Amino acid sequence: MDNETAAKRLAELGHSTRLSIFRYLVKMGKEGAPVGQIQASLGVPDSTLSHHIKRLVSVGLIHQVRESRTLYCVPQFEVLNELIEFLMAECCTGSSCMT
Amino acid sequence: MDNETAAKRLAELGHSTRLSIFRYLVKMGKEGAPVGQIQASLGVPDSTLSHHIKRLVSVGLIHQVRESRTLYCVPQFEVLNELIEFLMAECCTGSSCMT
DNA sequence: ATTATATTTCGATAATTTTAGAATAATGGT
DNA sequence: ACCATTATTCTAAAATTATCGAAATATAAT
Repeated sequence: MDNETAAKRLAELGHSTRLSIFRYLVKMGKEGAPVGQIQASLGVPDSTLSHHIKRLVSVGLIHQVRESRTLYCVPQFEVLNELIEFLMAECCTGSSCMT
Repeated sequence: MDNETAAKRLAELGHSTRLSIFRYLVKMGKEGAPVGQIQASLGVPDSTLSHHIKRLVSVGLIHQVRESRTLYCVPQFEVLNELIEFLMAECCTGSSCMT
């Protein structure tokens, strides 16, 4: 993951509503949750919620899978893990920390 | 860490210049680096750099320690770790992932 | 076909963020 | 005191983001 991509992903997580959405999905696990369930859970207006979900999708932090009328939002754990690793990358390699 | 605080911190990391600054400091380890060294390394104009550093300081991701004329920026690893833990908190507790 | 459910798009306003030049401040060496 | 170094503040314009009601779209059940 490059700096630009990581920054975009972090920026999307850096909004309290979007962070709540993402954390809710993390909590729900690998199957994620339908938009409607997130709506009921967080109480965000439909259009606002849709906007934020779209942004999370746009940077790959979640995927969406349709199952008839229900649209599931699925957290991408692998992307999250890569992001976390990126934050710690090369930690202390430029210093004498480790000695 | 609460949702609001975490979102603010992630938002500060969610900017490519600030992310570069922070990662540079992570690389430099627990002693951090002087503002001037960051400037020389990243090539960001003084005023812009100062602005971004101020924001990182404002959310606790880095601290500053003066040593005569030189102002060291020190990454707060503990805050970073708490932030990362927060992102994974309660992972899958609302699902049957683990069974 | 009609109705119900689920979600998105549009649109307009308000608020915040980003950028960097110029001016200012703080520190220490000579 | 003076000068060089280090870093911050001021300022203002440009760009981006947030919000949500209302209208529109898509899908499936009756």
